[in-house]
Amino acid sequence: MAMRDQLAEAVHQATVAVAAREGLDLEIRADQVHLERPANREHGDWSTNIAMVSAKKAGTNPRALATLLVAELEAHSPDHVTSVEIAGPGFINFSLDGGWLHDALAELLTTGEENYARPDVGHGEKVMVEFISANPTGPIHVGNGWWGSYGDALARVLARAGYQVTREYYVNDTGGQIRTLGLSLLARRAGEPVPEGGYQGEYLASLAPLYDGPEDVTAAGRWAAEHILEGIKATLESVGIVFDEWYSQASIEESGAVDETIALLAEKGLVFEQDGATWFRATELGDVRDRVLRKSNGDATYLAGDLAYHRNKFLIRGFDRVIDVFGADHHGQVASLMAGVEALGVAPGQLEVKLGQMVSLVDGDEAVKMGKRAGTAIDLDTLVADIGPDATRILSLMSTLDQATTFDLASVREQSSENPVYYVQMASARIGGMARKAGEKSVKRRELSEVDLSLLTHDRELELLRCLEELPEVVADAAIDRLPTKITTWVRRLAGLFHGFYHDCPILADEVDPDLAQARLWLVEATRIGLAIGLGLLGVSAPEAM
RNA sequence: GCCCCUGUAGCUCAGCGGAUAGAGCGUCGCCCUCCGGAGGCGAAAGCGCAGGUUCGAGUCCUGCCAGGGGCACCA
Repeated sequence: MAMRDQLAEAVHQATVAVAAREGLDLEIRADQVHLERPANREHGDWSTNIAMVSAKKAGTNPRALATLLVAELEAHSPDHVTSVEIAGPGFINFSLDGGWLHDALAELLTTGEENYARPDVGHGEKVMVEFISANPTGPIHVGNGWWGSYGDALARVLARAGYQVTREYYVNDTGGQIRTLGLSLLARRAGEPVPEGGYQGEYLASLAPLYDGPEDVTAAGRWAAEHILEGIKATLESVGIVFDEWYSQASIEESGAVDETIALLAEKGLVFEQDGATWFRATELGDVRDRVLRKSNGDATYLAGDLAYHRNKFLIRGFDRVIDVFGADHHGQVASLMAGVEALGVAPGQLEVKLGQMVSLVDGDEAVKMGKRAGTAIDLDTLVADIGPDATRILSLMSTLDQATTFDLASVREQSSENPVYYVQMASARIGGMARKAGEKSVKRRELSEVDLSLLTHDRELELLRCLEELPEVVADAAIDRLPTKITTWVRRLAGLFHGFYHDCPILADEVDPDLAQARLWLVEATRIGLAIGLGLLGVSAPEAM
């Protein structure tokens, strides 16, 4: 059992015993016991605030309650606990001997890369993460890459945390924009100027001569969209983003699902006709205005298709939960989507919408404007060619989705050695280098059962162990909070601790005690596993050499 | 005007309601007969403002100020 759980159980037992003996109101479940690792080592290895949060209800004061609990805990403390003390306003601090960390190390090593840090917080819940879903009217830009990294890493984290995950890209391959795309393509093919409001991008110019279909704007548009989508797919694969499904909007419309969805809303009295259009009474469900579902020209609106699509996700395909990742520029559609989905009978909360704030780039002193509207968006392809896929992924996962970020291309490119990705990958490469060196020296790891891990007592070793021991909880927190960024933070911390260990704790040097070297070799292996898991969740490679 | 996000070190960003707020870059000092110095050690430097909730607030709530994004029969 994990140390945290052992301590939580012990604290729980202590509250039960004290409550019974003193007649205090102290009802609390073991999984409600809050335990944390104090930042300051003088406060012990673990700490609980239970006396402070329970004192008022129990009709006593924190320190008095803590005193009772500590007496109980001293009599019945888990293995490795060396002292239980009251500190500050009523914290109960546990100090442990190093054995708990050696146990944790053995646990990690026997569990292995495949199975370590797989906290089951999802309980097999079927969740879809829909992300990117950029219109196939042009190459995807850096913002898409940023939000895409988020969606992909979130999917990886959720999968590791016990969710059954599907990654989906919704392809907007229908409607007016496809006709516009077709119009632009045909104009390009005929050597005519692209009409106003059309797509001016160079990618269409190179695509146009390849089109040998009819002079039909829809046919031409679909053809172009398909080709552009292939490019998008290739770009995404280059940064390790792969989808389970590419779901076609046209297929939704052609299936009649849009009409069915509108009919369903109509049954609930939420649809009306006005000015030749069909409207959704979204204001009934908290939206700021009513919304058009079918335009007066007969086309379904994006919203109508999106509602049919979400009905399909929840009610047809049976996802328990859907997480949509959009750019902040799509904020305006969230309220009506939420209203519509609720009207279709999906419980609020089953649909989560994550909005990625804008990403801006600077190149040295020069600002690089983003956004399709400005027409100066940087293609993701261009960025990846510039700084590489690993740097792209880790940079995009260093800040949270909510934070509008700016980053300097020049600092990543020209001073590439200063790039954070190298700091982390250097740790991985050093481990690889050490393995090669060990091979040269014919040093082999002995069986774990024959190695004395308790020889690991150096501060550098213990700090590294503490970090590795936290990974399962970090994965759980990242999944629950939908914050893959927490993995990035952890990986960087692990890399930093490894560099310190590497600096101060030689293994293959001549004067090192062979038994200690063996224990250290296993600690290195554990670090390798931790890095592999962490970087794997981020979609960043863990190179054995650089 | 309304809605969403953000304001933490000179810059770019982390930070589970906990006890002395972290990292990278930049600045200033150290450490290479040592398994990869793309490293390590140290220094200076910070929570926009004002209230509130709480035993405890960078974190939660309200207001203000500032920045970004959104308010279509476009997607």
